[in-house]
Amino acid sequence: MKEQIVISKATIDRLPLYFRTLRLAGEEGIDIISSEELGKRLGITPEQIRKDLASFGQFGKKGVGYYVAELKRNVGEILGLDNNWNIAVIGIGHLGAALSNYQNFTSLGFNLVALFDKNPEVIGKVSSGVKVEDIEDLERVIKERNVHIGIIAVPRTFAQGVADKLVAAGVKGIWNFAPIKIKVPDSMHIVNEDLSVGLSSLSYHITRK
Amino acid sequence: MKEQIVISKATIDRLPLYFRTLRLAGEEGIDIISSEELGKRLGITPEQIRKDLASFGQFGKKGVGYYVAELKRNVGEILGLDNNWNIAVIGIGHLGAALSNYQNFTSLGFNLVALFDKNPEVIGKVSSGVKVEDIEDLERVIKERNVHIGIIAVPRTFAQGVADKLVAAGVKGIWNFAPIKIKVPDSMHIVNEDLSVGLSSLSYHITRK
DNA sequence: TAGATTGTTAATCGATTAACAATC
DNA sequence: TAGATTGTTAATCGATTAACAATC
Repeated sequence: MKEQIVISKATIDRLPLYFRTLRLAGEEGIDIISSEELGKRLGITPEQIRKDLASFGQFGKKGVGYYVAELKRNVGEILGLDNNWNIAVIGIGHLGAALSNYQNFTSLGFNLVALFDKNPEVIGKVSSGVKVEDIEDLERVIKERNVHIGIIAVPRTFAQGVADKLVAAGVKGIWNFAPIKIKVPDSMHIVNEDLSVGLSSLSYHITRK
Repeated sequence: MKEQIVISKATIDRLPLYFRTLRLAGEEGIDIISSEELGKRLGITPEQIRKDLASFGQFGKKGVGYYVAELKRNVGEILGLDNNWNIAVIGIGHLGAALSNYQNFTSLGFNLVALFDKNPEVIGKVSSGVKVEDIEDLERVIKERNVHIGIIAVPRTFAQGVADKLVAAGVKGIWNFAPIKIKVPDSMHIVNEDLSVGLSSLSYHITRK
């Protein structure tokens, strides 16, 4: 019986932080880094970092540390960033426009290939070098441009409808910014980014000071 | 010896979801809701919801359920949303502009009272009814307008400097969108909103399909 | 009363921390 | 070799799930 290794969500959510810190360290000219130093930069214990990394393989050298360039490449591959996923943003309001301009996505290897809106005044405009398409053409354009990830930035009431279209068009994953629980088939991956959670939890903590 | 009850971070992060769902249920005209129904709407088990709520008090009626309006008010108070915190956004680029326009914050009871940027072309412009101030005046304006929460939306390299100024000006909490670990005194509350984590973890999952 | 549903305790599950052998 | 640091196992801690008495 083959052992099924399940990686915890917490571990996966830390990998992007490791990736970014490794990139910064590389830019600083650092060749080798210890879990101690990585931990110091991230506010994470060295034990935690070693455990996280060890669940994917042996990337370090005992008594030495981790080779920055090599570990960065490995973590990038684990995250699948080398797949250069094609992404599309649906809903080019303030948030959608901000997301389509977000430099960090490009620097992580994601390609913005399509934008959609239903407002005629927005359709046809260019943002981040990509022309805004009519949301009516979503399915066709998504297929033509081989979009892997759809980013939902429409108002709450339209989010489920957009998600359904994205699923029908065959995207592999959805990143949802609308404050609503979206229903998708079990096979579809969806990440909910609920901005009001962070602000509310901050409110909770400062209330108790 | 007084028992010190610590509420888990996971519980606190679910409270805003309860709050929103209760508000929506109220708008639908629902007066009483069970943990079963709440759970169905949120994709959370009823047991989890009852446990979360019970850690703050007895809000329900056995055999009946929860009164929507009452529970919503209670959860809002727990989160401190009734404090009507004053918020300010620093860095009015695409993301900062989107955040200052985000309707959900207003509807949660937060007041946008100040915007800051260092670009002379942006200073003086009005966004969401608030004039953009010179970041040089940050400390003075923050104090004058009694800003409780500072939202950092500047590029990574400037984020620590802005955070230091916010701390000096006496804000109670910081909501940070810059992709960097910011150092603040232990007494300061900070929530890091790292947008690339969500997208990267989506990449991880679709890579393994 | 009978049925429904909460609040709470106990059991389980999962994640983090501690410790240390392996080894560069 | 001696010192440093990883990878891994064991111990602890914390969060979720299950079960059920209390009670509306």
